[in-house]
Amino acid sequence: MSLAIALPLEEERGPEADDTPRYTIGEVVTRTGLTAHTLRWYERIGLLEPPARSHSGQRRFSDRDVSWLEFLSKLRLTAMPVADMVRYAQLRREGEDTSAARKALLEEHREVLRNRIADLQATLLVIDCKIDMYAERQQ
Amino acid sequence: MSLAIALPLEEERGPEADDTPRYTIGEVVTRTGLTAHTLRWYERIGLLEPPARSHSGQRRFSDRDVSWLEFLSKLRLTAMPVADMVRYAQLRREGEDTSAARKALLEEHREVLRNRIADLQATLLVIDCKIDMYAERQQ
DNA sequence: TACCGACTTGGAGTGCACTCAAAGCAAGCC
DNA sequence: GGCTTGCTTTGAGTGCACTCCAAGTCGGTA
Repeated sequence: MSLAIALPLEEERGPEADDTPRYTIGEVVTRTGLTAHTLRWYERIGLLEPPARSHSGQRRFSDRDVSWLEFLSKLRLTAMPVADMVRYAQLRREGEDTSAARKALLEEHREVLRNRIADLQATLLVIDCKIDMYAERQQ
Repeated sequence: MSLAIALPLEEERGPEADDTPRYTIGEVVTRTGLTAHTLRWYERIGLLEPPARSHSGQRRFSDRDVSWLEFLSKLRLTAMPVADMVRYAQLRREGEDTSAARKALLEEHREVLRNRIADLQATLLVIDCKIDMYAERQQ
């Protein structure tokens, strides 16, 4: 609300945090690899704050929106459930007070991720071994 | 059909390849972590050869069945599509001639897996970085 | 002025991988 | 015999994450 709160938020966002409405949905599609459908759907479920609109009602996304979407895409790549991402987005909207909760959420996901990497690597070994078996049998 | 074909198959299967019908569906549930529903469904879609039956018509799975299911579970853990696993299972049923195709299928999946591990590790770095950011801000 | 392509909406549809319901059978135990 | 537990079947239902549809508006170019 006050400048005292607004300032740290500004810092948090970093250099990519420009709020100027710039990009059409089509440009964001190109930049993020998400579809226009998915962008609207993300907005509807609260994963994305409703972006600015042009005078004719078309969405105009900012750099801040785009970098948030890029972060979301990375999380999706790790199969984080959309519901968890919504939770994170909600906390983010609620401001500075929730940063401990957000940190906890990320730490939890980091654990999940580390375990999954370990699982994948273990399975990779099994597959390597099967492939070797087939290779030996061939000659 | 002939012994000349049966022998290499026997070798391929290794020590875990006992075909004796042993385990009820409940026991296989405990051993594999899959549900009974899922086991029946796997059978229906051709992922699992129809197992032996008791005199009263109940399924009796062999060690061979169980180790195949354990392998399938590992593949599922890596999010291999069920359709691909069905393809692999089909090739396996068709016998020795398909081992090159099976090898190719596994090699393809290995590539997918390697890429995914790399993606996850990259995202892990991003998350680490975010967590550090929250940590610094807290004190 | 005509046209094209990009954009808008809400609600319905899709594909995947299960997951469950309902109704019934069989075995083991008191 | 009665009860419980575990199994059987087919077909329908679920949850997730999109994905598409229809019908319309808007901006820019020829």
